[in-house]
Amino acid sequence: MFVSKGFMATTTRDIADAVGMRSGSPFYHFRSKQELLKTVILEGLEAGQQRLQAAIAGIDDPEQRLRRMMRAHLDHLFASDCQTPLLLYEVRWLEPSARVEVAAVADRYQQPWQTTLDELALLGRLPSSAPPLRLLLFGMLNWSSQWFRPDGDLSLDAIAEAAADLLLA
Amino acid sequence: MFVSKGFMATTTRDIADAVGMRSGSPFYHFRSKQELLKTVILEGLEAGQQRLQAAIAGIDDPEQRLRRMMRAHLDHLFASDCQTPLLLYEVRWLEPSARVEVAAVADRYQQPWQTTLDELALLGRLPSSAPPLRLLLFGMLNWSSQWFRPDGDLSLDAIAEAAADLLLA
DNA sequence: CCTACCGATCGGTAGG
DNA sequence: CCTACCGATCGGTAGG
Repeated sequence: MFVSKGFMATTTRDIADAVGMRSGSPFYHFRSKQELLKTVILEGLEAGQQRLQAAIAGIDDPEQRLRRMMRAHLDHLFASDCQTPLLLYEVRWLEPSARVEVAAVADRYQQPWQTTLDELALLGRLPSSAPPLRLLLFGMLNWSSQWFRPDGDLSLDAIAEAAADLLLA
Repeated sequence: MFVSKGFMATTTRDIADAVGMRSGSPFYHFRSKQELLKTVILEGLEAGQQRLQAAIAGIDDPEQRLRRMMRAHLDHLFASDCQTPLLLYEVRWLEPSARVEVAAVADRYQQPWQTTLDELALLGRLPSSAPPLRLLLFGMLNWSSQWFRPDGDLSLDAIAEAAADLLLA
């Protein structure tokens, strides 16, 4: 609901209804609406991290690995249960201390990406892995949340491939 | 205020205060809060369109033109008076009919981009201009709103150049 | 454009 | 986890 309607437009009553509770009961489980958001973002980042690790386990060739990471990232972006990258739009509603906490976990997610990009640059299969390359890459992938339609002409595979080809041209 | 705090978190009282009005007065000028959003988005798109046209007037070489368009787009993205691409995040709060109206103007903004990309592809300076190339390009540029800091190491010029180099490799 | 106000909603709490 | 409720806020309006 935070993804589809946005944090501000989702009421704690909406959430209570969705799980068959009364309006006051969410606050038995969570101290505040913000803590609910923080929890779901952190859970999603964790799931994304694991999905990423699973996708690249045992893949030695860095180009193959990058392509799999991109596909895994897009999968996670549109998975109905944990659309974390979309939730990151909502981090702004957290208080600063919670925002710092989320940022630390999000940073950790970025590390394997930078490692793989550096590897490719070292092998000469990428002109450079210096900033802002990684951020441009995430831009290509994450922006798809603004226009991708599951019933459209382009598949997630096609998007991942097009972005990878652009990078590795 | 819609950009920095978001539409939902900006109250009509905030807006009234900012221009020295009383709480009810914005509704003398605008029928509703939504209409205020629609107006400011459309004005910003118009300004962006003109900034883009001004940047490419008389530029025949398509690569030069694309590079200028990218720089102009980033400038517009972070111009303090009309951060339209950021406002496009808020389109979701408009009712469907207003959303359609905005989408039509936003589509018009995309046309010169596709034209220039097609031109480059025709000249063989781009492997292809087929979808989702244009959208990947906008992803690289627009996503910078999530991480760009004016006081950081990277300038808008550097970002535009890195993205252009990636595209035209 | 202001005053005065309404109806509704919302996050959160006390007490059980 | 429910009931009952509060304090505050908010978009919007009537009347001038």
